[in-house]
Amino acid sequence: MQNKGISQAVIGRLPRYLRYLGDLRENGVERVSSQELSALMRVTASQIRQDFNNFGGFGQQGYGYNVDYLYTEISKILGLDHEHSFIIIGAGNLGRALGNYLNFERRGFIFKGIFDMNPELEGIEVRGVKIRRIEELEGFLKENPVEIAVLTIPKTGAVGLVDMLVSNGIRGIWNFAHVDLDVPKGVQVENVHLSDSLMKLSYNISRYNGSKKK
Amino acid sequence: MQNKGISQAVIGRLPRYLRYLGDLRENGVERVSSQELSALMRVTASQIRQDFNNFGGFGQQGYGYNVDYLYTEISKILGLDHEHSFIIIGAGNLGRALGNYLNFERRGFIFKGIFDMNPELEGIEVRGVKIRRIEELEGFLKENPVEIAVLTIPKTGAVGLVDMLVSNGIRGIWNFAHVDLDVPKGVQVENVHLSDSLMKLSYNISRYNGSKKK
DNA sequence: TAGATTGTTAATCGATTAACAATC
DNA sequence: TAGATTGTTAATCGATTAACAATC
Repeated sequence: MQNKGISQAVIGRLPRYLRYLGDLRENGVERVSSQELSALMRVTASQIRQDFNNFGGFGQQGYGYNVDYLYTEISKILGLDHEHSFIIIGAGNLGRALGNYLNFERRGFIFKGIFDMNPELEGIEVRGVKIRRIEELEGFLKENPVEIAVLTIPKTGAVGLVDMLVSNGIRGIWNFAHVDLDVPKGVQVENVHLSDSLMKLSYNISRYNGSKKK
Repeated sequence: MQNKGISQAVIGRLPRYLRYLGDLRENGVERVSSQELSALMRVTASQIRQDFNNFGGFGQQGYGYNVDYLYTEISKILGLDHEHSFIIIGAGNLGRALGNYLNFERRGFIFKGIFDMNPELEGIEVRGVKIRRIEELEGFLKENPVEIAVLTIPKTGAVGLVDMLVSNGIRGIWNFAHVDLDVPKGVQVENVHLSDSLMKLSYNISRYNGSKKK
């Protein structure tokens, strides 16, 4: 599997393919053609074949794709064939909600710790993991290598933490703080800007209620 | 303000412009050129001018853009100049986290109700709003018109609710359920698929740790 | 006026779709 | 073998960037 220069547009579609393939697999479907998947997912069959071919041929002429095999291969591409440790920084509502979300564990994302500035939260358990004080974070990372940091703190705090996280081995930041983070090359940031998403929804509603134009 | 056929790529960038303009405004900056904004935001000045010009000229030759005016105009485009009511369906960790998030209110998104299947949650307050049973939802909507439904329930429940929501006046769905929703034309869906986002991060980390290719 | 910077057209780049030869 | 469907090249479409005339 070589993956030089695959565009993020393609990568962004892989989780959705995985979801549909997982459903098919659960329903006992063994093979699927790009045509069938196209009808199901409402994307062109051409795009499906192009997307898969970025990673080498997963199908077979005259047959289509083996669901189970394709599912496994896409999982591997997405790095879901091995575990990823993560910590959550910010034990507010959102941080605790993410800590409690069991499906991440099912995908191999292992919840290692949760930290907060507020000393009153110390010791409260989130899915079996005790909230620690933010002061302990750096020491914790030195003792326990962690791959991913989930930032669910206000933006002011987030920016100041990045350098420390990176120099203590964090490879990826799942950023819920409403700010653009500056990280060195080789460290990945995936942003989830909820308010941006809500604004897009607001735009689309307003546009439709107003001028009715598509 | 006419907005026929603006691409979602452009719309997706507007909230980020708004954020930077808000910061500039707070710092007392009165005018900004596309060149300055370009350096700040790390997008091309050309893109900035093209984006803004989709909605008519906001700037002035030789001067640039008035920060305050531009901020206001983009707010209007995004529909942030009027209020939007919303309810949350699913009072689990994520639903309650979103209910508690104060910044939405600041943007004009008004929290009207929160519903859950679990009768044990009934009456618990989330930011002053009592959790209601899902059975009350339809009646509630008939009494209280609501624009946006936030779906923070498992996917099985989500699909079955959509028709009822739409026929009771819901105009937009902010969908956190991990499923693609089918809605009639004129109803907007904005998906937040957290696990998809996490998989993208996983891909980018794995790619980098592995073959090192950019 | 001269300088600055937009608005806008033209050029480029990348992503999507169509077409079809290869092959199971 | 004949039929089906991929892998892949070519065509199209859309989005981004560059260039520059218009104008404040």
